[in-house]
Amino acid sequence: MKTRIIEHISCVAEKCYPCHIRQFALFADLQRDDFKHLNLPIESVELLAGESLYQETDEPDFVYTIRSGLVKLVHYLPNGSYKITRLLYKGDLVGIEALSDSNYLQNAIALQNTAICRISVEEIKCLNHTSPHLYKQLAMRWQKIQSDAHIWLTQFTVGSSRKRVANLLLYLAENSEEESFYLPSREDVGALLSITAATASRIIAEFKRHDFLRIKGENAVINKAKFEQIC
Amino acid sequence: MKTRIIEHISCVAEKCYPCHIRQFALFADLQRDDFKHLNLPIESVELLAGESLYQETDEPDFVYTIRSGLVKLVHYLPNGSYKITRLLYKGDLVGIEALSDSNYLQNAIALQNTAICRISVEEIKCLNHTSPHLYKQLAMRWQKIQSDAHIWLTQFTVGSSRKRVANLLLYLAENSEEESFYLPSREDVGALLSITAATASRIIAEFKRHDFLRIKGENAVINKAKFEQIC
DNA sequence: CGGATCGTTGACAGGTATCAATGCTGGTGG
DNA sequence: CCACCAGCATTGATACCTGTCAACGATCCG
Repeated sequence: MKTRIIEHISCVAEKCYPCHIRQFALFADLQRDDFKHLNLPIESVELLAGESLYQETDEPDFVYTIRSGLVKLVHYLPNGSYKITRLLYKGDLVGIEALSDSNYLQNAIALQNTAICRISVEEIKCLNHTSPHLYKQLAMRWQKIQSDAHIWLTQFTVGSSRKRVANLLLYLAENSEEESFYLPSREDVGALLSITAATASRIIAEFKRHDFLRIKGENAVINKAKFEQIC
Repeated sequence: MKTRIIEHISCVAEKCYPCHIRQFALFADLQRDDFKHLNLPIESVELLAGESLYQETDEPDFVYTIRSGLVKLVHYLPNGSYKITRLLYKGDLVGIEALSDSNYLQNAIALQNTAICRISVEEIKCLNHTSPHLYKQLAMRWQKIQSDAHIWLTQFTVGSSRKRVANLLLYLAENSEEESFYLPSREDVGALLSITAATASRIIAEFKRHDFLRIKGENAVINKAKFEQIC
């Protein structure tokens, strides 16, 4: 992990409390006073596209809140290929299993340049003792994981490759704040949907030819109506 | 939901505290005193194989702890087929999303005759205020859901049908307390693995012919070594 | 015994993986 | 500035796998 610590947010009350994404983040419900209980610094990390945030084998000492960017959770398979089991967006909490004394279940890798806050697991555990406000947010995070898993299992593993790709594109479009969204590499699309990169490429190319989809560099725009029809 | 209330466990301290599966269950960490805070009755429910515990559309007012038996979580697809997104065993908590004010994500259906404790969501929320012991158990449940989802996505959606069936049989064997385990119908195997019942049947029949697998009624025994080799 | 339900199996068509060749693009160094 | 290269996307040919549809068999139950 080439973690570059950009900034030590040691005076947390000053940095976290007014943070513009705090409303989406783990500390959303904390009051100003709660921040006084924070002892360990929260550290700001920036990853370039392709860089790893943590690996399965790392000590599970931190959880991470995404401030901006996009992260994939990757599981490597015995045959050398890999499966992407989740995508994490702004406000999402990465590595939450570390709070249950579990090892990380997957490898976390940035898909785009990504800004992240690194929070010590010890710190969260302490906060949980002194302040009840965290529990609600944590429960919401767990709930989100369950509901994401539900989407993955019901949208991305069922039906023909064509339908799965269509479902994925709709998901990506709906999770983007802008009209256009980041379109993963064909290999990553394959790893998301349990199909091969060649099949993913064929299907996406077909969508382009039909003009259901327009690609500019790494970004894409879709005709949502057409895709809802396909699904 | 043909819920037959077998027994109202209103004197909870008498029934839950000495329960032989409490160590696996939601109230594992509660002390004798904590039970005094319980107001609403906990109700015992028994389902026959095939009966529904709840549907997606039911009001999410209860969570359920499985005392014995086996439950599937089912998501119905637009084309009339369905997908099984989790299996729940003794000690598992069903419908946990109700605690986050979410609707039930799936339909819960008994695969075998199943004994269940029905617990009011209101009750849990009250307990969470008065006693801190529940949080740890709840966090463990959420963690289990995440780890189950991880298994589903990495073992049951990847690779050839043959490998997926092998992975599923190993999973079923490892989650059984006995040598033999409940083998779902071919249609359910298909719904677990996103394959058709015909394909599931072919593969299971082949395993039988090779004597990797022996079936007696609804139960099966496998040669684990052979299956680990296949996976 | 008859009927319903589920499992098994065959034939075939269609979808997807595999392997490989070609095209495209962005970055690097001369 | 351009040529080259590396990495990725696209596409074709082919074989294999899986879905589909249907027939038949086994089992259970009334």
